[in-house]
Amino acid sequence: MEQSPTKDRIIRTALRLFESCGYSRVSVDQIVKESGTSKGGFYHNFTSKDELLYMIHDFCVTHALEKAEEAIERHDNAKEQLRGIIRSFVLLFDTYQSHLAIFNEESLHLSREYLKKIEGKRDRYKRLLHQVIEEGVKNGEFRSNSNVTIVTMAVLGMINWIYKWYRPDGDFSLEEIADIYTDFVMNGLLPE
Amino acid sequence: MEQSPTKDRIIRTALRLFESCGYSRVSVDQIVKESGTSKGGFYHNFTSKDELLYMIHDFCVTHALEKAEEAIERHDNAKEQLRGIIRSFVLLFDTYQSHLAIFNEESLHLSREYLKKIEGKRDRYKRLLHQVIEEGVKNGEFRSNSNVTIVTMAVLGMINWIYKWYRPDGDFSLEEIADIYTDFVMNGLLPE
DNA sequence: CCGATCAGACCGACCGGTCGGTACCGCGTG
DNA sequence: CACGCGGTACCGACCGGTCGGTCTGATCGG
Repeated sequence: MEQSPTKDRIIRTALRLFESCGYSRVSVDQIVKESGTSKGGFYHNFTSKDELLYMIHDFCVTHALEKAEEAIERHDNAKEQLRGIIRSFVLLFDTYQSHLAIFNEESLHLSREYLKKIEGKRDRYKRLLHQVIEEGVKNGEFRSNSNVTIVTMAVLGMINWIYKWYRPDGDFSLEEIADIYTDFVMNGLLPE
Repeated sequence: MEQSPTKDRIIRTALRLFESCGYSRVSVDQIVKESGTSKGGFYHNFTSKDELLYMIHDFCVTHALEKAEEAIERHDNAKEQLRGIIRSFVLLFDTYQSHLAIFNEESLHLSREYLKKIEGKRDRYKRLLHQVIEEGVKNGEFRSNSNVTIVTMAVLGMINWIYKWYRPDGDFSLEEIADIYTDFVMNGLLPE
């Protein structure tokens, strides 16, 4: 991520503004003013406001993908792989909560070409999770009557949703949330 | 919902447009043109574009709340109450998928006063679900080491997320999804 | 004829993006 | 060292167009 300091400042400012007001409510003028640069400075570093949005999207989905692939490689059974994916995804909110909030709320504003790239990576992530769960069901690690497709979406949903309610200064750390989520996904609510 | 036909047409058109382009990318002119009315007609029925957005939000959260309260009243044990809440929430996507998509993506664009009303109802919904799970843990229907707060958010997340991927003409009906979700929430992935 | 409903021209604010210009830095040359 | 030169980073006035909202009337049922 070794970028010019101005570019970095613009991105950080934009993250904050987009997260609290929404992409389309924040003008380039506002980003420029609050990041201490100028229109010229902005368009020197980005070809358009859209490209800035794309870069924010790309940061976090790329990172998430890498972490998930790592988790799969590091373990050789579905249970541990799934635990690793959940854990790495949840921990992503430590550094990327703003990114993820924007990722989940502003994807409609990406232009077609940008959207295609992002969706490609998101689908790869989805497929990864699907494969792990599927493998677990096949080899008996997971219950055989689990519906892989829907459970995959359920897990994705419960984690993606975290950006809506997690606060770094709240009652639960991301480590704790990851543990509780894993336990919930594995065991459900009913007692033995 | 007994409204003037014009108002109804405007809302239906707006739902479609907001869902596919995002609130702030759709102009009043566009809504007006596609719903076959005029600026005058629009501003006769709504005080502002914001109010239209608020009404869309209010429709679905009010409905969801009613259904959840019904489910709780109809059953006397936490397990059935939870099943009822999940089921009624999932089935909401049948008539309110557009509403829910907008509800989840465009809440940042609500003005402060509208936002407060909506958040009040959303919090009530959250508290309802929390109470049911809490009760189940207390009376032994659910595992005692379930973390109620986080599990509540997990369940909310996995259901709210449905608007991102559910398609009425897809492989799964909402009834099936509700059943799979309930089973997943109750039993998790691991076999006995 | 009165109020409800709607038509559409119009307004002023705002917004993304452009463009001509400036400041500065490293480098080769005399 | 002085000087000029090319290139990079940045500045900010400005432009064309869009948007939410207003206003003056027209239409019509009762």
